[in-house]
Order: sequence, then structure tokens, then C-alpha cells
Amino acid sequence: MLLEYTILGLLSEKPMTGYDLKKVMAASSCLYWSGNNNQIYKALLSLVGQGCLTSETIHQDSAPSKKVYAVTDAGRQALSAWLASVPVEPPEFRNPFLVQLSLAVFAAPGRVGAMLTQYREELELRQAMEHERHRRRQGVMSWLDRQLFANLDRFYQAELDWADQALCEWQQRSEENP
Amino acid sequence: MLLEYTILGLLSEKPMTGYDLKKVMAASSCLYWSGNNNQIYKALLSLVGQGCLTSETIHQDSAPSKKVYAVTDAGRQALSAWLASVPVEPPEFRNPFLVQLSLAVFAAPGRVGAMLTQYREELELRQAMEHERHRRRQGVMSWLDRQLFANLDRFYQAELDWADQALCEWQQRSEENP
DNA sequence: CATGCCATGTAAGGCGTTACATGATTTC
DNA sequence: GAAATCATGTAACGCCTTACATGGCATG
Repeated sequence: MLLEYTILGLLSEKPMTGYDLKKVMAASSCLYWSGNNNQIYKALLSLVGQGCLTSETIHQDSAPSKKVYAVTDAGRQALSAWLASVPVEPPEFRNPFLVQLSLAVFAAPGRVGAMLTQYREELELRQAMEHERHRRRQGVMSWLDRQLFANLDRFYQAELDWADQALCEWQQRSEENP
Repeated sequence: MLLEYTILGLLSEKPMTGYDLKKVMAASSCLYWSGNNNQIYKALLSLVGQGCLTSETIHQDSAPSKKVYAVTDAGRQALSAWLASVPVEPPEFRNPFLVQLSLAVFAAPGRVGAMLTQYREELELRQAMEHERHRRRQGVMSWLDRQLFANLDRFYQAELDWADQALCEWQQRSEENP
């Protein structure tokens, strides 16, 4: 559902092919789908069937033919009707590391410190990658882009702060109960 | 995979039935599976097949028979081998609200303010629920429990702070470009 | 000569969810 | 008398992922 409306939204800005959509999704940090063919091409077909999109086939000489999709009035209406009706959804925060950590505390306490350190490093790496992406686009960031970046950055920062404190408390605990 | 090892971990603390596991998962905030029958009973069967669990059927007079599962030595070994070998996994943060917001900025800018406010309220509610759970268990919280709570709380707080700032910046922007 | 990009699509399967089915006992 | 708890399991389905298939063109 969300994916279909997302496609509708992306195509509202400018008509695109399925291949373009795939790249946009892969490049975005908030569009969390993998951007795989199966979903995108099926969704496009479905949206055309619902009258929300039109498709125009363009033949190219030095590349395979492509289908450019554009949003219809019905599509624009469907999108805004949906936006007006859906309740805001809560974020879902799935952290397999927390599960791993819980298991380790009982089954391999010796590894807890190393795991926390590794987690920290992983987070720092990802945060740095996001910062790099941000740096490169400086100047061409819209209000929305800035908010999306800020959201992700706060998330990473919160996790990093947590990891620091958890590691600190773990070391204290290890000294007390050796 | 993770689910199976999680079950192994939970049963390491004490033998339980599938029904018990379901309740433990539903009660946990870091065990993000819905705790549905289909997965749990299948996983238990699979783990028995792998020799990681034994099951003992217990007949009860005033309730249906139940199967109590316990971890074998092979199971304990499999768990610690896995813990020693898996790399720490990064958190996956899927926030459908960010997608909704992105769409709204273009397709329904008039709703953006209300959406941010609603998101804030939703977050506050969930944070309050977590605090309540925390308050009730005060005193019986292990180091791990405290860390898991702290992690979730930092997450909510980061989102709340973000929402505040986004709302503030949105209102400023609205005044500048009316 | 290999790799990668452009571009569309299909196939197979894993993971996860809700809902269904059963049936006795306890609680309001 | 209705609803929840205990307890195990099945069925159907949706979502999402990887991998496969095709084939020309460009780049190193």
C-alpha cells in the first residue's frame, strides 16, 4: 500500500521509468524498500490498472525501449485522499543487536564488551557515510531533505550515546563482580 | 535464524512451552516478532529435529496437555557457537511516517503541521507506556533490562526532539513563504 | 575481454502476519 | 451467559528478497 502511494508521489514530481524509480529508492535513506524489480514493476502495472498512471513506451536506438510513467488526475486525487485519511504510523525500530546482546549476557558474557564495541563502530561507520552523503549535497538540500537527514542523524547519535553508556556500565559491573 | 536462537536463549534460562514463549515475546519490547503461533511452533519442531531441544509432554487435568521444551547440550553449544560467529547487525529503522511526510510536503503541504503534531503525540504516548512498564518493574530490573529500556527511551527521545525541531522549522518556513 | 549500465520482466522462496479450529476451565 | 486463559496447531495470504533471463552499448 505505502509503496504504491510512494511511487505515486515520486512520479508526481516528474514522470519516470521503473528503472529510475529503482535508483531513487536505492539512493534514499527513508525509502526502506530494497527497490527490487518484482515489487516496482508489479506496483506500476497495478497503478496503471487502477487508472492512477499512464505509461508511454519510448523506443531508443542505443538502449532498450523504456516505459515512462506519469500520474493521472485520478492518481493525484487518490494520493491526496489517502494522505488525508491515513493515521500517522509509529516508527518501527527493530534492532537485532539488542536480541544478540540479550542472548550473549547469559550464554557468552565474555563477549558482551566486544559486541558493544563492535556495535559502536558499525554505527559510527554508518553515521559517517550519511554525513558524507550530506556533505556532498550541501546547497541542494530542500527543507525535507534536511529533516530526513536530521532524523537519521539523531537516531544514530542516540544509539551511539546509548552504546557508550552501556559499555561504561558493563565495565563497571565487571569490576564489581569479577 | 535469529528467532530460533532467541528461543534457544529463552529456554536456556528455564524450560517452557510454546505458549509461554509466545507470552514472553509479546511482553518484550526488544523481541520484535509478533509472537505468532505459526513461527514459534514451527521453530520448536525444527529445533527438536536438529537435536537442540527435547520436549516432554505433560498431561494436566484442568487444562490441555502441554509440551515443555528444554535445551540440550548440543543446543547450548549451537547457541554459543552462533554468538561467537555472527557479526553484530546494524539496527534497521523503518519509519513509514517519514515517507508519509515526504509525500505530504508535495501533495498536501497544508497537512504537514498537523502530521508532525500527531506524530509527536503518538511518540509521547508510546514513551509514556514504556515509562509505566518501567515504573512497575522498578527493583526487579536486571542490568540487561535497564539497558534495553534505556535504548528504547533514547530512541523515543531522539524522535521527539526531532519532531519538535521539524515542527518549529516548518512554522518558520510557512511564515516566510506564505 | 570483462565489467557495468540501461531496461524490462519472471521465478522461487523466505519471513511474518492474521485468522481459523478445538475445547475445557475459570472469572466477571 | 460472555469473555478470557490455557494450549496446540493449521491455512491462507501478503510482503519482500534474491536470483535468473535477455541483450545491446559503453568503459576500462
